[in-house]
Amino acid sequence: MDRDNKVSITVIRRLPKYYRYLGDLLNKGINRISSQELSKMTGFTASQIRQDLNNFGGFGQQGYGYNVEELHSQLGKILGLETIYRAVVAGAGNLGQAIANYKGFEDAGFKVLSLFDKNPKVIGLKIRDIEIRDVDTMVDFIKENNVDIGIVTSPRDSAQELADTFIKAGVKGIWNFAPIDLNVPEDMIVENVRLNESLFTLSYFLREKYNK
Amino acid sequence: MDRDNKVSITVIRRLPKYYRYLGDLLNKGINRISSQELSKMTGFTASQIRQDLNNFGGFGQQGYGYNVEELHSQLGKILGLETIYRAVVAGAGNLGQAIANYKGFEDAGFKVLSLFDKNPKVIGLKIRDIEIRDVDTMVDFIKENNVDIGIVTSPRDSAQELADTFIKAGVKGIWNFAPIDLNVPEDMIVENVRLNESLFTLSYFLREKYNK
DNA sequence: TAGATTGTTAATCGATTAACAATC
DNA sequence: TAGATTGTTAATCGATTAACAATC
Repeated sequence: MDRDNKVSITVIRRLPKYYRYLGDLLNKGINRISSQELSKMTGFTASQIRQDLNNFGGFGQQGYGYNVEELHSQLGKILGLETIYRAVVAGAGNLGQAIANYKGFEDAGFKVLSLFDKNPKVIGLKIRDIEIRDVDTMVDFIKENNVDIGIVTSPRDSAQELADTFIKAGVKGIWNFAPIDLNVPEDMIVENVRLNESLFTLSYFLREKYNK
Repeated sequence: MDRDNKVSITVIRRLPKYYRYLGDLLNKGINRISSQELSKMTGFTASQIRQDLNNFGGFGQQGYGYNVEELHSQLGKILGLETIYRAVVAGAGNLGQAIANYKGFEDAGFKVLSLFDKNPKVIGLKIRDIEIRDVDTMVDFIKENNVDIGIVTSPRDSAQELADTFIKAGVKGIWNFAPIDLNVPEDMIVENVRLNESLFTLSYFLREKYNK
């Protein structure tokens, strides 16, 4: 079990998939699942699933399997989905606006309080009911509103500067969409979304298959 | 070397990062780099970098290192960035529009020809100069325009149906943003962007650090 | 040539899979 | 109880790192 030993990142990144499939089962009214059945659904081996879950505790029952509702709820806790995190978006371009509207936020317990931009043309506009504010007011806003998360959707050139601002203002983590490795203090939590790398990977496999 | 043996996906996913840093060096006018220097920049070990590159050929020179321009260009070829791929976006919501406007496309050699939606309110509108068309016309459009790539930015519920349509129309690959495991023929190339899983992972580390 | 750095083999490490005793 | 399936240890596999001969 060893609840306190670091769980490997490869395990962590499988948890959301378990959580998603358990949610589906819950919606279907299924309340019991075995590692073998989960294996068929997720494509991971039953052995790996049992290993993964046992990093966090023994959620199953010999001879029975796992209770869907229980396991779903436990994974939700482990993933921190019960806590509400307060976020702001730096960069109110297309991506920033899409992110601000992103429905998946609620499921993960995130709440976008504001967008920030330096372009006077968009400052003052609202995305749904989220206001776009002047980036110069961002530090104060973050401090006054206890913002936990900064989201970087700016172009590459301004990403580091925005991250610095976030850090100065005291955020706990950064969700970064800019194609750059942000320079941050060691203990800062950064999660990157690498759209360009994903696209390059797609391109690699296309070339491999079709343009030998 | 073994240019024909399958290169592991973990290696492939590091290539874009090499490519990016080499591009930076190129812009700075630096024309020589050692695996050790690349290691400092990327955070991968020098040994790993040499191993990775040698999956595709011996690009370096003993005692010298790598020629930046040469290596950059070789990686570009390996990643298929020289080929122009024609893409369409299914789902003209915020994310679809953001994707259609995404500058990174050009770098990866992708061109978005059209967006498709079923909502009559958006059909006919243009994002920059890319028209939003009725999703019912998508198959014909793909066939007539030799579209290579379908991009799924729809909500989860319609994602599988759109993927099926893409496949029927004959695309070579799918870039999927919907939080679902698409059911596709074995040889179909699918690259997923899992925004929700990324967010869950961020949430996990926040909880781990702050809400023990 | 001497120094530097690759390409590549060998050693290590970590992650996945297999196996099975424990137990519901 | 008998059957099923977990939790967990052991075996295997693959990926990373170390080492060094080759060579520019």
